[in-house]
Amino acid sequence: MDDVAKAAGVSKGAVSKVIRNAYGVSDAMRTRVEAAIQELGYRPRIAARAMRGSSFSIGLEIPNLGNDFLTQIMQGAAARLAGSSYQLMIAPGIGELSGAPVLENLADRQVDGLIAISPEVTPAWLETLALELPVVLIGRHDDSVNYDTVTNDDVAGTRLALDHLRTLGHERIAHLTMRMQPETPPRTPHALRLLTYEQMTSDAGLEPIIEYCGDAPDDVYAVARELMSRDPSITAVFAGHDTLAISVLRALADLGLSTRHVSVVGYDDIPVAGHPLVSLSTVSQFGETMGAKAIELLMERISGKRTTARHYQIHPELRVRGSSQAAHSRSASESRTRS
Amino acid sequence: MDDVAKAAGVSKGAVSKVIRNAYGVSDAMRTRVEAAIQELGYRPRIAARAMRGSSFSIGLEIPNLGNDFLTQIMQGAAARLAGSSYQLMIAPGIGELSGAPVLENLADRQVDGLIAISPEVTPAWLETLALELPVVLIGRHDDSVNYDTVTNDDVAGTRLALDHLRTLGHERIAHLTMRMQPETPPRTPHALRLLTYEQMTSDAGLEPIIEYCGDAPDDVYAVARELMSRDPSITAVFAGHDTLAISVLRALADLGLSTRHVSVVGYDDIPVAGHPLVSLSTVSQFGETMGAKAIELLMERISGKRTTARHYQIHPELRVRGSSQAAHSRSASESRTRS
DNA sequence: TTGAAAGCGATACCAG
DNA sequence: CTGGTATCGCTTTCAA
Repeated sequence: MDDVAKAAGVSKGAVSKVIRNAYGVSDAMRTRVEAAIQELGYRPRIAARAMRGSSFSIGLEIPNLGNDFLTQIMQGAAARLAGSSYQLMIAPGIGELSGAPVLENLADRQVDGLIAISPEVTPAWLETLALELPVVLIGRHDDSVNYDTVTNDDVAGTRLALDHLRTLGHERIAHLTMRMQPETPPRTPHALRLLTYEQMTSDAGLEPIIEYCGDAPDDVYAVARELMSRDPSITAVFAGHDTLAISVLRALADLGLSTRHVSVVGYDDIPVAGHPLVSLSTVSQFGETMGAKAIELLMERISGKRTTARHYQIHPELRVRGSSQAAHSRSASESRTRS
Repeated sequence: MDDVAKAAGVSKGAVSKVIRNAYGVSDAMRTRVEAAIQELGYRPRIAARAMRGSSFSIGLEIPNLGNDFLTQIMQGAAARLAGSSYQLMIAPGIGELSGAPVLENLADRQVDGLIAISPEVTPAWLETLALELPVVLIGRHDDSVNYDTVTNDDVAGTRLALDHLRTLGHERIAHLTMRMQPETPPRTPHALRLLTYEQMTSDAGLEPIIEYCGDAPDDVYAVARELMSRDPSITAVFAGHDTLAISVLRALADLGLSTRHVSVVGYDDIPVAGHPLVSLSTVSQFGETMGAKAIELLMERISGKRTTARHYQIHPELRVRGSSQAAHSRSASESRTRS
C-alpha cells in the first residue's frame, strides 16, 4: 500500500479511502490512485483490514458435507452473495468435531457474520456468540434475542406429509428419524417432526411406530431394512428427511419390494427426489431460499440496519410423486418377487 | 493477550511462545500461562496472527456446490484435516464468477495453502500464484513446476468404461460430455476422456457420436433427451460424469425406455450411483482419496518438507452395475411403452 | 529463560 | 479535501 501511495504521490490514508470508496476524496486523486493500483496490481490484505475493520468474509458452518439439503442451503447463500464484496467461507464439521468448535474457528477468523446450521449448539452459547458478531441460525426454532433464525414450519410440513398418507388410506404409518437428544420444548426440525407425528397418530387413534437411526448411511440402511422386514403390516413410512427416505427405498428394493407395497414420504425435496427412477414424494422446504434469506438477514445486521432479532419462517409445500400410493394391505398383496 | 500476560505475570512474548509451543519456555511458565488462558477464555485472533505468521486456514476452491463428486473431494479433504489445527475454508464459485477470482479471494485472506479444482484457470496463472503460497490443483494433468497436482488416470478410466461396453457387444456408443474450450494438449479430465473416446472408436472402426451439453441441469436433460430420441441406433452412452449419466437415465425413463434398451456408463461413482433404483455402472476415481491426498501434498509444502512439484495419479476402477447390459438392437426390441 | 520493543498492513482520527 | 500518526493483536528479533 505504501508503494501505491508513493506511486500516486499521495498518503496511505488517501489510498485507503479510495479502496473503501469512503467519503472525502477528490476525483483527481481517485483516478491517480486507481491507476497506481492497476499498475502495481495491488491487492489489499484482508488480514490487515480485519484488524481494524472488516474481513469481508461471511462464515457458513455446516455439520455435514454429504447432505444434499445442506448443499441447497449453501447454494442459496452463495448465489445471494454473488457480486457483493463478501466471500462465503464454508467451514464443515467433521464427524464429532462439529458445531461450537467450528463456529469458534470462524469467529476467530474475524468473519463479519456467521450462519450456523448445527442443531446441537445450545441457544445460550449462541446468544453469547451473537454478542460479538451477527449470527443467523438456520433450522432451529429458537426464541432468540441476539441472533436471527431462518426456519421452515416443521409442524405444517409434517401435517402435509401425514395428511397426504392418511388420504391415501394408510393407517400403519411408521416414522423413521434420527437419534437425538431429548429437549423441552422441542425446537430442532427433527424433534418437531417427531412430536407432530406423535400428536397426529394419537389424534387419529393410530399406533405410533417410531424408529431411530444414526448418521452413518450404513446404519440408516440397516435400521430401515430391519423395520421393513420386521413388520409387514406397515404400509407407509414418513422419513425425517429425504436421505433417510432414499435409504428406505433402497431397503425396499433390496427386499424385493417397491413403493406399491410401502409408500414413502420424505422431507426436503433434494434434487434426486425428482428423478423419475426415484420419484420420491416429499415436503419441500426450499433450501435455497433459506440460504438466501439467511444472507439477507445477516447483511441487514452487518450494515447496521437492524439490531433486533428476526425469526423468518418458510411455508413448506408437499410434492406428490410416485413413492406415495394408495394403501394396500402389504401382507396380502405383496409378491416377494422382483419386478 | 495483554490481559493474559498480566494475569500470568509474564510478557506478551512469553504468552505467544506458549501458544505456539515454541522453543524456550520453562514448565513453570507454561503452566501459569495456560492457567491464565483457561481462566480468561482467551482465544488468539487469527487475523493478527496472519499478519506475522500463518492463518491456520487452508482454502479449497470449488467451481460448483451442486456436484456430488466435488462433494466427495471436500469430504476427503475435510476428514484428512480433522484434528489438525487448520480449518478448511471452502470457497464456492457462483455461476460465471469462478476460478481465478475465487482463488484470489482466498489468497487475499492469507490462507496457508490452497486447493484449486476449477479446470479453466490457466497453468501460467497458477504457476504465478504458487510462487506466493503452496497450491495443489485437483483434476487437471498439468506438468506444473510450482504447484502439485492430484489427478486420476482419465485415459485408463475411459478405456475401462468403453472396453466394458464393447465386451457387452455395443457398437453404437455415444459420448455425452460438457462443452469445453479446445486445448492442446488436452489436460482437463473431460478433454482427456473425449480424446480417448475418439481414439478408441477410431481404433475400433466405430463411428464417433459426440454430444455436448452445458452446465445447467435442464440443458443436460434436453441434450440427453434429444440424443436418445433422435438416433434409435444408439445402444449405449458413455457420459462424461455421473450427473450427466443420471440425466440420461432420466431422459430414458421419460421416453419410456430403460437401460435394457440403452446402456449407460458414467464416471465418478457418486453415492447415488450405487442406489438400487439407479444402479449406474461407472468408473470410480475415489474422490475422497483425491481430497485427502491434496491435503497431504499441501501439508508437506506448508511444513517445508518438500519444495519440488509432485503429480499424484489415482488408478480408477470400473464399477459394474445394472445400467450396462448386453447390447440389443434398440429399434427391434424397444416397446415404446412405459413398463 | 524471559522481557522489551519493533514491526506486519491496513484503518481512523485529527489537524492542517 | 488531504496527510500524518496512533492503533489493532500478534510474532519476532535482540538484550538482559
